[in-house]
Parts: sequence; structure tokens; C-alpha cells
Amino acid sequence: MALNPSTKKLKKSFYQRELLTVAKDLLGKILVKSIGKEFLAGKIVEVEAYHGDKDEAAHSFGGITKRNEIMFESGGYLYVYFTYGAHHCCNVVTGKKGQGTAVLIRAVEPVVGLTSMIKNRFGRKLNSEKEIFNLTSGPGKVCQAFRIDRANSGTDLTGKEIFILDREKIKSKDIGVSKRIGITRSVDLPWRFFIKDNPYLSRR
DNA sequence: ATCAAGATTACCT
DNA sequence: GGTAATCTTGATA
Repeated sequence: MALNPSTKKLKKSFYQRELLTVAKDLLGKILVKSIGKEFLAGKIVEVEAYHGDKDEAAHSFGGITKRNEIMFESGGYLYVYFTYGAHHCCNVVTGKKGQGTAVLIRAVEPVVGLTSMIKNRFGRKLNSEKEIFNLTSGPGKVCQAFRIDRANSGTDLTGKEIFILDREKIKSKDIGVSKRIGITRSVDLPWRFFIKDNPYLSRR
């Protein structure tokens, strides 16, 4: 599948809406990273929402720090953090300035640039076709495949380096909802959203 | 200056 | 299903 030139970049107005609305609407959209002449692209299939006011699991819950300050910007920026001494995770900042709301991109379905993603993830060629489903099926994996790290935190998503293309709108009946994964506080909030039955989810 | 915890992953049994 | 790896960040002294 090639990038459809008729698709358009999502604008600031898309991101600057209410957190949970943006989280669900991001499903089915195409995350794109430009690296030199090449483009890497993946369809967003799994996300989680984080809220600075009513969500103890959010990095923004305790207020602004040097690490999370971009989360408090108005919607339309990328927030990238490093965790467990090994992994980067990327988030889309949403809402209005000062809210501290963002959507974690947990998994994408590879669309363009598969060869580079495979190299970025494994440093070799595929051993088996099954490894395709292990390329971008988790937040740390997405960042490794797309070569996203803290240097990309603060990127304006309406720019040329990293952006998201409008594509399909997933119907609510096709969106799964669950508790979030890997957190220890505010564990009962049903703020994980995913495309039902998609084979590239972090959990099947 | 020191310390504990972490929005994960890969590898083990 | 369980857990070690690994290091940045933010809190505390």
C-alpha cells in the first residue's frame, strides 16, 4: 500500500479537542515519520489516554516538570519519554494549553517503509513472516521502528518531519475499550482504545 | 548526592 | 506465566 496523495495532514483543530474524543479518532489514522528521502508510515490501531487532572497514572498529574512540560502545551505536539532504561514511548498532546492531556500511541500497523522498520527493530532481515506482527505491536516497539526518541519530543505535528494523515474513521462498534496496560495507579479508568481484531495490537 | 520507581520488552521455565 | 535488564527522572536530604 502506498501513501495516498489525496490524504491530508491532521490540523491543530483535530488535536485541540477533548482528550477521549481525539484518542478514539486517532484510530485508523496514519502516523508518518520522514527520514531523509524516505517515509515510514503506520496505521494507528491502539492508543491510551492520559489526563493531568483526574488521572494519577499520567506523567502530568503532579504538575509541570522539565520532562513533561510539552504535555501542557496546546494539542498538536509530540511528547516522547524514555523509560525502563531502554524504551521510548510517543504521545500526541491534545486539548487546550495547560490541561496536560495526551494520547499514547501503543501500536500501529506497518504501511510504508517496512524494510527500514525491520532493520531499525531487529538489525537484520526477517527470520519469519510472523515477525511482521512483532514490529510495531507495543509503544516501545513503535518508537524503535520509527526511530523516534527524546530528540523528537516537542515536534509540531503539523510540520514536515512527523505528522499524522487523515484516513478512515473507525466506527464505534469496531472500537474496543479496556483498562490501560502497565500502570499501577488509576488502574480502573477504561481509557485504552483499539481496533477490534486487528492483528497488530500489543495484546491479542 | 542518593534513591526508588517506571505509560516495556525479551527471554526464561 | 514470571522476571531481569537498564538508566532517566523527580523527590528527598
